[in-house]
Amino acid sequence: MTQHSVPGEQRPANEGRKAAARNRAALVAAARDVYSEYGLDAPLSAIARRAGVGQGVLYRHFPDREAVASAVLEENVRQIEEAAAAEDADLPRILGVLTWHLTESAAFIGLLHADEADGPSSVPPYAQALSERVERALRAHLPDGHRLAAADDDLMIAVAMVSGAVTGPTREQRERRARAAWRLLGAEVGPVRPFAR
Amino acid sequence: MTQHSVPGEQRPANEGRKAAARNRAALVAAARDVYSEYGLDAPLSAIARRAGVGQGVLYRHFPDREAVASAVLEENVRQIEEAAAAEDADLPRILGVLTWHLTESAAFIGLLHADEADGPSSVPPYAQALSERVERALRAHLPDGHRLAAADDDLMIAVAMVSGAVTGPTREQRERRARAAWRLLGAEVGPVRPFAR
Amino acid sequence: MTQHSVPGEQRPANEGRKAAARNRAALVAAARDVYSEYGLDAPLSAIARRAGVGQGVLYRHFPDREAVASAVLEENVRQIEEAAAAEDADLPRILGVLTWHLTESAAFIGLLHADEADGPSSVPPYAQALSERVERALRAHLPDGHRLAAADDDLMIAVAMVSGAVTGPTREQRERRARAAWRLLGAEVGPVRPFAR
Amino acid sequence: MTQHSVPGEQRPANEGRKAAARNRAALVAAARDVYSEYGLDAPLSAIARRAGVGQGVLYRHFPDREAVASAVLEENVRQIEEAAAAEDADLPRILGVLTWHLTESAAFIGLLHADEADGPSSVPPYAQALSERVERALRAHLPDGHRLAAADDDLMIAVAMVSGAVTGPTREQRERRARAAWRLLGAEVGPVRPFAR
DNA sequence: AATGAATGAGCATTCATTCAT
DNA sequence: TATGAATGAATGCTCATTCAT
Repeated sequence: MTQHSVPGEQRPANEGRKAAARNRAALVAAARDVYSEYGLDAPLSAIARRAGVGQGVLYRHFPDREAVASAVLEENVRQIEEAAAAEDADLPRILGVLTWHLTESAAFIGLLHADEADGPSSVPPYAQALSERVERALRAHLPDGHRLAAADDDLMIAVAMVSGAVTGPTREQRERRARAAWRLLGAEVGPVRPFAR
Repeated sequence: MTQHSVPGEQRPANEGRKAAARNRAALVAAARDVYSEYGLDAPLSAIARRAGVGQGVLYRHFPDREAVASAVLEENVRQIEEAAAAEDADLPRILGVLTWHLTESAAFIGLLHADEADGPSSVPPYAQALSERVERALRAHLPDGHRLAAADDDLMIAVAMVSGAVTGPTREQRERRARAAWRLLGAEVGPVRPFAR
Repeated sequence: MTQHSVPGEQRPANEGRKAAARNRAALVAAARDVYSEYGLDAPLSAIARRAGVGQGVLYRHFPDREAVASAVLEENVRQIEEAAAAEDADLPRILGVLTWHLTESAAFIGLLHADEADGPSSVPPYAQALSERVERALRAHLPDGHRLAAADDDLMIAVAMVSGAVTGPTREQRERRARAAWRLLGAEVGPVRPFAR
Repeated sequence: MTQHSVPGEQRPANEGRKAAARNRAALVAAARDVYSEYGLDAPLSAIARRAGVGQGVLYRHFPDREAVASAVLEENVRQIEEAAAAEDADLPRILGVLTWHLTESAAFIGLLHADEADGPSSVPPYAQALSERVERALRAHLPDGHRLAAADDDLMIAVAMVSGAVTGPTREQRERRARAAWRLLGAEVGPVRPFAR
């Protein structure tokens, strides 16, 4: 039994290959939105719909569910790396950017305690890699005697801890709780905001 | 065509009142197992199957998915309350029990950052109530000058933070990370174990 | 994102567990029909629809596509075995029954050159098993000096050959071609008809 | 927002008339490969990819799935015709070439019992035509008293029969079975190989 | 009170076909 | 003329929930 498409039917415009890059971006943006509304388990179809594209487009750009999440997180992680690479970078400033993304992006929170709730399905590899990039960015600016430099794991455990504290319906509340968390850890946090070069 | 009952058919005995309580307990135990194997999204049918009962029984006892999770958590929370009510209760000991449940039960972790990952679907009411019971149990033993007594929220934010740190495939690793988290918070933790009266 | 069903909606009658056996039979019958209309690749959903049941029912009774085909073929093969077990069984009579099923059931034809068209995906195991049952039934009545007893494979190669010849839009034509095929093989065929007890 | 062509973009050269023929040939070759790997239901996109061309090119050359198969078969049939037209042509030699194609090409096997498995969707017209060309080629060399000359249909029924017997994962096994089939039909077969002028 | 079959909506995924570039 | 992205229907499969027995 084959697939058909009724030839007479109207078919929405094919915007040609220029749309490709636009669509990819739209998908990532849509995914970000949808994730923050429905969580990381959101249906892929919802993402495609929100992006205003067919489902096939999503699959063309991202082979699987992880690739979508990965693309979304990639942007967050990159900002943190950029913050770390900035002229005036110091740990508080970078933590500010990190915290911004924690308060902003459900997906990014998920990255840090990477879906441990979903069964002992050891963290997916893409999350591992992204997480390591975050760690490198932070560690490069971690002063030697810093509280979070005591044990090897401490830094990323602290980040996970803060991400655990970031709950609540509004961004404001999430930021407040994140700040409280860093305070409890004795770490200074700069302004909580996205990194703009 | 008249439908008469086929005499040969096996029909499981109706074991009456007693069975009801036994079944409920079996379901809760099964849910705990299944949650820790498959995460909180495990199919309800898997829980019923593991409990050795029909799906209808699950629905008789629990109106919905949340009620099942809630029942599982209820037991965890009760142990913490019991630990707090014990003769020799003090904060470290209670934190030890709390931490035990954090390392043991995926559902319980979920309780604290109550599915925040699943969208800002403001914490479900049952989680709210359970969370407050945990808070009361801890606060009753929180010395006045304690680090975590500074701001009102600090106590439960700290708990959320620790729960955020509890990741990893083995219970041992989860416990190690939980201990590291409490250490970073400057809080003393007693032996990590379930409460046995 | 969860599954819902709008509670107010009408829901078709649940006919209870008596329907189970009826449904299984309906599915097998529907599968037989659908296979002969659309071939072995027919959508499972078409089979469920034709049987008048939900798709879930199909999956309850048959774990996968092969199980459905296997169930359909099972009946054909059983008839052949019964024909072989009959009082007055002899090779021509059994070949008659075999031929009946070849002319009747697209699925059964598929069994013999088991989807070889679908890539060198060596015959699925269920087909193997069923095919062997056919072989045993025939061989039990194969006289020693018979043309098809020369080499070991000859018998089943002959069956495959006949199945290759069975083409055409009407059963009559298929039967005519099958008879011609057996004639070319020098094998005698009894009346072409289903086996009735 | 005006859309101008991005200068940096690579744009595959339009190679004009010559490329067209080359592409068509590449597509047919690719289709042959892909068919033998995945069967006749292989995705058209796989064929285009294997041929190293865009999907549009495939559609330019072949209006539909059948046209592709038909083109592949066309080559097989032509070889048989050429074998029949050869100086030293005789039935065994031609059957050898025919058998070669039967053992080599899933598509070609499909031709003879032309997708009968896919429902009594009476053989597609293109298959009909190709099949008749095969018949003519054979019949031209069928001696008058030959076994397969008895009834009008016998010749092509025999071919269908052999094609039914051609199963198995390796070409060697398929050839062995084909030879056994011809032997059972009492027909002599020459060397099984492609026709090279 | 328990069983477990049935329902059917929902989501993932594939692929034929069109069409802007 | 070629490319390859986009479309979206079709299909497989899963599971929450209901309900006859």
